[in-house]
Amino acid sequence: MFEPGIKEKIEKAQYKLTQQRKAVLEVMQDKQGEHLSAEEVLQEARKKVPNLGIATVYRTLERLAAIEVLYKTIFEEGKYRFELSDQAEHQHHHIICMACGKIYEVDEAMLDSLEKHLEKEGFEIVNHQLKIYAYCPECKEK
Amino acid sequence: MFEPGIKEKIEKAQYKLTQQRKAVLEVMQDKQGEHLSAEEVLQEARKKVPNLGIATVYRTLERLAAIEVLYKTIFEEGKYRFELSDQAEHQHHHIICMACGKIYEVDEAMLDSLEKHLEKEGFEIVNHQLKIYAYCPECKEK
DNA sequence: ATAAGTGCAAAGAATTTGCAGTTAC
DNA sequence: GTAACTGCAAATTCTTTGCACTTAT
Repeated sequence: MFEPGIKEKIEKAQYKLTQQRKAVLEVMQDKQGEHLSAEEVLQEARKKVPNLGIATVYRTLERLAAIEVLYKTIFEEGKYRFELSDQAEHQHHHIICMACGKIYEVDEAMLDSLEKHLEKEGFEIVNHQLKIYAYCPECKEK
Repeated sequence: MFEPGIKEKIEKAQYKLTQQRKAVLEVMQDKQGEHLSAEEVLQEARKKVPNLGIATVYRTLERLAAIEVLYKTIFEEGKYRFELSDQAEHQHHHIICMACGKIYEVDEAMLDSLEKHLEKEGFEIVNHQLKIYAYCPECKEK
């Protein structure tokens, strides 16, 4: 029913597997590879649980991201988006088409000669932005 | 008064150089290298124009970003931040400390052996995220 | 002179929270 | 049985907009 690892993470975290959470998880699995906003998840999940509330969706997504079942991120449009995180160590490199908004995943190994590679594949790179989450030298000491 | 290029960009765009815009620009120059939210700009700029309104700050930041005097971005905290963009071709690589939230700039040339370099400098990298803005092959054709 | 810009307050959009009722374990 | 979860509506936070007044050119 759920992909390997998911049920274990939920049990370990002692989350109750409610109808609502099942619906959200199923949506995230069905839409694997897509980056969904809370509103988009709500629309899909309501097909299974019609009177599902948006607050529940937000709470569920937040909780699932906390145990790394989902990955939460934000793009320049200004709202949070979620995707199923298939591997714990999944690094997130996104290519956002400036025309259609489609989001492509970039493989970690490609990072080095990335732009050349992508241009060979037909992308026209306009800009890129790297965000590194780390502890800075001062904070690391403490 | 203003850094080279700024006044030219404003004249070219035919923006009026009002007291409010001057104040915002001065703040951005004084805080060069920092990433300021609209609210933070307001607080600083009110030292010069006490009854400055937040709407004017938003409008000013938006307009200055449109002509690339400022660079607008968003971090995981979920609100927009602005910085003075010193070069047109400035690529933005940010290191965000997970403890103190301080934002460091990463030099473009460092991208390749980036992590090793940073770890040598004392950062502890937790995760990183690359966002590439581009036209995808399908959209490029049109 | 006049088109553009401003401040205020109201409206919008995304997200969070309080609370009484419901459900998984 | 009970602690956790839910839906609803109200509250928050960030940002945008309408409008009458003001200002830079």
